[in-house]
Amino acid sequence: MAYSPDETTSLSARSRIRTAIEAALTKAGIEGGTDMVHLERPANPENGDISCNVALVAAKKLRRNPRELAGMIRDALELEKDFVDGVEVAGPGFLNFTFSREYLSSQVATINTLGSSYGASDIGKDRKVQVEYVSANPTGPLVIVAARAAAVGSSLVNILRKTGHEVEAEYYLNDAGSQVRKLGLSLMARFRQRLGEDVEFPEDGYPGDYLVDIAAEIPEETGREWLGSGDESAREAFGSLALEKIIVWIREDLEKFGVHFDTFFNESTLHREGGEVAEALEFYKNKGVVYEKEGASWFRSTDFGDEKDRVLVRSDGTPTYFLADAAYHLNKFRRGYDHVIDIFGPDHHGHISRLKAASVVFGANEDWLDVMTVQWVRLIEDGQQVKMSKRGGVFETLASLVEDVGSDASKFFFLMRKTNAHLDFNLTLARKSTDENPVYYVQYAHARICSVIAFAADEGVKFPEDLDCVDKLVEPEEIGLIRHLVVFPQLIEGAAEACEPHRLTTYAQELAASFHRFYHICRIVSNDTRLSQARLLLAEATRIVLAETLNLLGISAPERM
RNA sequence: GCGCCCAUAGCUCAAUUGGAUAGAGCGUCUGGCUACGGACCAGAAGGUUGGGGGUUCGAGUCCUCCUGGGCGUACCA
Repeated sequence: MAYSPDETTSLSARSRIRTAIEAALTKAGIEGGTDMVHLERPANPENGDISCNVALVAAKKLRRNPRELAGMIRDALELEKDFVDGVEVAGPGFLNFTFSREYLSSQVATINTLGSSYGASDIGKDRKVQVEYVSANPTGPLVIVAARAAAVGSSLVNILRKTGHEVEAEYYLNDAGSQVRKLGLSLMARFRQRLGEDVEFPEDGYPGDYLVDIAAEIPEETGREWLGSGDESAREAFGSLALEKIIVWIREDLEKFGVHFDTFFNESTLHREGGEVAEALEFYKNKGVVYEKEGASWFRSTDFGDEKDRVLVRSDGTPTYFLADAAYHLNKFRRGYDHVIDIFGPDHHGHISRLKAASVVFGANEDWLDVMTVQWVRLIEDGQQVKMSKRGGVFETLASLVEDVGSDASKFFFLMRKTNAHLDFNLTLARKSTDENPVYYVQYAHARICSVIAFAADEGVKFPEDLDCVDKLVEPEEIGLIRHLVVFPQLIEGAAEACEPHRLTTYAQELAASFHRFYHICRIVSNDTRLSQARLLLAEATRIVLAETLNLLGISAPERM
């Protein structure tokens, strides 16, 4: 075998091809710079494993014939023979590289050697990144959009870690401000109703039943004591109790969903004496981006592309949500992240430009802060939209969804679509544990492999010490499957760079399909020991990649179903 | 009104950041198990990528206008 497993990931294959093309450009005297070189995987396998359009790009720049340039580059290329089978000039001037069968089969050995670290890279080396997501207001249980954000955010965190980033997952808890006030008033009303008093529920309060439940748990004596302590003090007491209870729910629900945060950041800490709220305001004033109008302090965010200026401090002296948020990002900035990714709900996309403006003022680069928006989810049951109304207190929660369809199916469905597009969540389909459900299709492939490996062991076929038997893998279904496996590292990099975890669900389905095809045509355990061992290694390599893909999505890879 | 997002097969979604013949699943139709999990596999039908212009070797992807939906447009969060 020409390649030892350690140095033959498909990434290094790509980088070697890249290097060779760059050298060939120089050798052939083609100018235009090496940043013209982009490698991609052709959609059609007939066009090889890796394709490069550099001749087309150069042709435009140099006003020359692309196919002619492609020919020149090909002639100047120096690549090891056993690595790629050949280089073809195709179509309008693509250079198509096809991996040799030896190279492909050697990758099966590589994957077996690397195990779950296959696909890992260091493109995020020395990059400290924060991902802030969910961050739903603690005024009630987490709802469906928050569940989607949780699925997306946690998967993104996994992917970034896989690519070598140092990542911190954070939840911003808005435990201060007017909503907590409303929450306190709402709970207070519920408690008084429980005592039989005929009180009107606050018009802008939180009407959900959960506050009735919390009110029911308050010892009557305690509650009466609070009510007797004066309006303001009572509101605070009820408010902080509600907050405390709800935050516990939120944390429990997220845990049950299998979503973990490194940090829960309390907004209230920003408002403390000497906190970032006061500091940020001072900072902005010194920068000259604040002005006074009608008794309030305004941030000149229009200078930074926002559509209008924003209030920082109201005329009654209280800071706005925006000032707190700006202060929060000042805090993040000081923590030294190279990159901060905020995942916002659909109702917050208006904040993006002003928050970016706020960040730039305290010295962040334009691209320091990235804001992704997670769009709405519609729940569809039997073809009908499930009606939800937070205001009316009727809504599907993350907890009830997990209870209903399970966290694996929920996450998979949330991660099937691009995050900034609306999503129709088919509850009826997600509930099914049949072949119609894509989650089961993928998990089934994993379970099937585990079962075959166990069967093989019973039949006396074990994993070989010497991995050279992989050169027995020559059937089209075998090669097709390997081609899918080899793409994995590049897929992960792409998903990390584009912040698009949904690419993995598509991949998982394709890989599972490719395995099932192979399994159907190629008998794994047979009389031919070496062939059996080779196919066992291929099955195991597939299992490794499937398990890792599911793992990055936050979904379990069951050995039995 | 203005700003941002979305529109792709009957339905739900992809499409490698501008690439080659736009792909999967579900649904519909046809076929396939005496051996490793049939929760599977093979095949068929299904498209003017919402519409019109433009940019170039090349557009679902970029620019522009239009249509239809969502969100935002607070001294709420």
